[in-house]
Amino acid sequence: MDKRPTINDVARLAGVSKRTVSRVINGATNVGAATQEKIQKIIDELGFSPDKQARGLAASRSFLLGLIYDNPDALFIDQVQRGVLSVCSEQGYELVVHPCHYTAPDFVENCVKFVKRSNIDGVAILPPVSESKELAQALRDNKINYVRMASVDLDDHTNIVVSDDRAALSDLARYLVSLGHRDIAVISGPQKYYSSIERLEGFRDTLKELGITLPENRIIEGKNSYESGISCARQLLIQNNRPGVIFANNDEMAAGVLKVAHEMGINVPQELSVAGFDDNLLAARVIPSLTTVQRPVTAMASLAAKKIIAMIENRPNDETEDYLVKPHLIIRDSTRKAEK
Amino acid sequence: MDKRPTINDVARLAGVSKRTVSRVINGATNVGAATQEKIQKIIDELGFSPDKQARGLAASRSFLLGLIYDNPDALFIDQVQRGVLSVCSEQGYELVVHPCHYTAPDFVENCVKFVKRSNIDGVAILPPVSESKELAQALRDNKINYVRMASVDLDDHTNIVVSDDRAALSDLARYLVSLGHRDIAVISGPQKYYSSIERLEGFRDTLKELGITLPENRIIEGKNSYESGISCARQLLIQNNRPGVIFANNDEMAAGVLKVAHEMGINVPQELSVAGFDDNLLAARVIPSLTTVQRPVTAMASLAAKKIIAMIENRPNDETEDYLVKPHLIIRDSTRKAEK
DNA sequence: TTGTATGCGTTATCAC
DNA sequence: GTGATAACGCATACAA
Repeated sequence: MDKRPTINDVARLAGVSKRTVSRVINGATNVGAATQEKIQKIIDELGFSPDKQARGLAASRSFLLGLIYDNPDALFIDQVQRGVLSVCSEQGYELVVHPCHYTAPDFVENCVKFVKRSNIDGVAILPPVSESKELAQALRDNKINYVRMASVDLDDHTNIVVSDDRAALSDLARYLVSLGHRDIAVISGPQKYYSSIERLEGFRDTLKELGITLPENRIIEGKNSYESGISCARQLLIQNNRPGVIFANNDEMAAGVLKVAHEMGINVPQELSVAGFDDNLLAARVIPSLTTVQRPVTAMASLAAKKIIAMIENRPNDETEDYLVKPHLIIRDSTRKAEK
Repeated sequence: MDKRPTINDVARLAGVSKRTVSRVINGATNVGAATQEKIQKIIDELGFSPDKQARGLAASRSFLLGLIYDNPDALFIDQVQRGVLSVCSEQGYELVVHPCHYTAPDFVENCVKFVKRSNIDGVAILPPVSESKELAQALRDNKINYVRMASVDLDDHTNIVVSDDRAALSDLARYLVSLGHRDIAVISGPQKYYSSIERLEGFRDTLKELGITLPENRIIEGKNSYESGISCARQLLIQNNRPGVIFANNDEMAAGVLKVAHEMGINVPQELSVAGFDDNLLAARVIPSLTTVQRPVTAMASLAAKKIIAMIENRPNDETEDYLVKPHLIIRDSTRKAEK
């Protein structure tokens, strides 16, 4: 690498002390307008930018943000990364990624070490890892700035961005009922996740409001994987009086439902409506394309980034009040009016 | 953050100078075995690890690796990230991501700045950005360590990992012909990409070896997107004598072909075989599941990481000779013996 | 409004 | 084989 200009070069050329240059760099208020301008000009000419390492060493900051996740949905991860970067890069931060294993025994320690070894200034945590109470506690204990992205309001609002899955599922329920459907089944997500519970309850409660009860045998707990979607769908569709609609907790499982329906010669959506969640890459591509729910991922991610940076620079929590985003229904070809 | 132990703490407790501790940390050879052991013990007890910022400032290194990409395939990106991390994290490096816009006028400068502003030690570049001659040149000019991941051997072998798409496509061609197919069509990728050219040529040349020529009207240039796959498929399938096989340059476009075939009532694979490339998330999920080509992404990524780290630590290029990986054919349900 | 001096935690240059 | 000591580039008490 070529030698970059340092703050000393700027100071020398400007005929001031580096302390003053430092003030300009950090947007100080108490610098004479003339001096200010002179220094800025030289900074521009030299193309000077402060060295992050040195800066960090002196101010004990790294200008690094971390992203912690253990999520099978690559599309979601990618969108979040871009969303976070869109705000953090223009603020001078970089993004360091850290996939982890939620189930590993040392996962909490692993994440804390990740932050410490690089002096990461703050982390964003994706679901489902974001649901870990232990991780959040460990981060607090270590005074590490963090923001969780989740489906439930399980932390202080400065530390979380919540996707209102419950409301979205309520919308979906209303939509399906409006199509005339009464016999509805669900392939839920693992009930150890809050997100799965939220979605199931949002769906079930709204149905109940509309006078429809979801019998227990119409609810099967899946594992959010394609394979799991397949086996759950088999259980639901092998019955004599099969349901008219299946809602699956995510698009992966919904794709599994489509697969099974195809195998069994059940026509979707004529004979069976199917809905998913995520608006995965799959959703628009499968045949028939999936009715699903889309989270405003980019909005969530940039909001999370803003919150983290606000914490780091402990600014007045301006927009920090903002924490709730609402997913919206996307209607495609896999749902249709009930027959008869 | 809590105060972490420093090298001074270790030195004091061990009753040696920090210079000696530094030697131990960096695996120096010229330290007495007893001293060595004593210091190591204290390091372990304290849970000491050297501060990356300070270390970087002194040694002008950051222990940061960069990942540069502009790729619509999130799954590929995710796999690469995990592959790179699997080797770099255990060597004490972190991964900083940098999505960019290949087509933006300042994209080269943008990438160089990215590296410089954080003193990134080296970067891995994903396709198709990796094909940029200008970027590679700029990195060399700035003495930045880099490794490209590509489908063509377009750089020194220390600076590239090549996926032998040509060979893989040759395999695919042989396979299709072995099924009895003679009337074959291609939706190629944009011919401005080497990867697209390699795949098309690998496919076409092998067909020619087998005595089959691919007429020009059986080749349509797509844009690698789902929508583009749809419009190209329409052009190919609307003809009276439609082909028996369509190979699409990637799975996205192949999914588009499936969509069109479905719309037109053409049965896949009974009436039309379809093959893609990537082994995308889609490939196994669509109906029928896609015959495709899988790149050994994790292997490519970790090899790339090893090469970069070797360059950074300018070690003898042990495994640096290694640069070629071969994708392999995955046969699923979208291809079948030709009817006649 | 501006400058001086010191420290951040590590590596590197010498000398011993 | 080991140890003072000076960088590295910047931020920040503390003065002026």
